[in-house]
Amino acid sequence: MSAEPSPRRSDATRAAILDAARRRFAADGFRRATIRSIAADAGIDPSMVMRYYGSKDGLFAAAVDVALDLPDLGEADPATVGELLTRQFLVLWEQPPTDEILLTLLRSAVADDAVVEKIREVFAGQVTPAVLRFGAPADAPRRAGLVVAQLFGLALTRYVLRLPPVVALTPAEIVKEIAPTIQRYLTSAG
Amino acid sequence: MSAEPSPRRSDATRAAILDAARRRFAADGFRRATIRSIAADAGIDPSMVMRYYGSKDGLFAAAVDVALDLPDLGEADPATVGELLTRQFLVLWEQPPTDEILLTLLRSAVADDAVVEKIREVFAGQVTPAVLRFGAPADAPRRAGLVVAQLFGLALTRYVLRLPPVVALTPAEIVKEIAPTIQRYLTSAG
DNA sequence: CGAGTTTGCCAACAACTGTTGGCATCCACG
DNA sequence: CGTGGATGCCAACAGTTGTTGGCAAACTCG
Repeated sequence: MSAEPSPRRSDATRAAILDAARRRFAADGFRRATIRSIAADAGIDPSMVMRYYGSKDGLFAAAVDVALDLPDLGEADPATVGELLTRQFLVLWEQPPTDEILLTLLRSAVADDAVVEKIREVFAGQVTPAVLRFGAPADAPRRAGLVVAQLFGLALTRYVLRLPPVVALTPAEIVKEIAPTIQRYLTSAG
Repeated sequence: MSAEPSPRRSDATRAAILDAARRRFAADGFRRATIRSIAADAGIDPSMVMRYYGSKDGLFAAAVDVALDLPDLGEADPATVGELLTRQFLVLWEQPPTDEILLTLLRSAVADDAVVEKIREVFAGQVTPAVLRFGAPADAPRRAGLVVAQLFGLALTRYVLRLPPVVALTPAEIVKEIAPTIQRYLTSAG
């Protein structure tokens, strides 16, 4: 994608800023994560953040701009797609680099309408189409909504609120309990 | 509860502040809702907020301080308790005054550790005990966690993110789809 | 070696935040 | 009537925020 093969001398600084920004945004959310704290974590001056990313909004966009492509469910076995989806959801939320990015998006969503809009776009553009073929097409948005409600609730209670019993669940337990629910929502009739 | 029958002349102002605060906190979250904006909505000076509520934290505590008593499930029919719980959850989230308060708590939770702690307290103090008698007592926290994950996910997608398909669901549809899930979580074995 | 660009830091600005003190005004009560 | 407290507004403070401009050092390339 990059048509410019010129490695700048400041690439290390750029990367350090982006790395610190992802951590701070994930830990504190958009508003509490200050440019000064991010710069301090990266070990550079706050003005460098402005020079390389233009503004705090630009930095946030860069920190969140990754290919959040959901797994392709196109060839999945309709009988076990609920389990597959649950497992891959856990992987996304518990492995770098998507774990911090997803946490950032969810934490920032409640305070920033722009982030809410981004989540709606991912929902309409990726989730609903992926659900399309497991039931009546006209019913896909409703089924996708139910699936997302269950999975986002898991993410909210496990990774944001950190309710102890939900944190204590092992991935295997989560799959055992929640995958059947996802399976039912995915294939339920209207 | 009030042992002081002395109606102050400023009661109307106090109520106006509290009302505006609940709306602002629900709409903007704790940090974006400023004392100045709340005072402007209430049509008074910002310093009045400080005089009557001490600080922004005091105002928030007052705005959120209502009897958030969950419905007593003690005498519910174990076979239909999932439906009962789902219905009452919808009532709490869609009727004044608890609707704005719950939205405030959820929106503020992701940015304020103190609010997260309050949610954990309600969870441990009210939700887990209510779930206790529908299965093995030692297993109650796990079942309560699963129930809350599903219900909070519904609240998050419907009232915060406002995903169109989830917003479009009628209460009857929600009960039909989600109550069986709640019922299963409530009574599932470890 | 030497001119020009890049990289980085320092200091400062303007806006906004929660918060405070002082000073009018109004009401209740003697 | 008139005194004292309650009520309200104005102005200001101190801290933090995102953001900007200028200047020194380092590097690149002729």
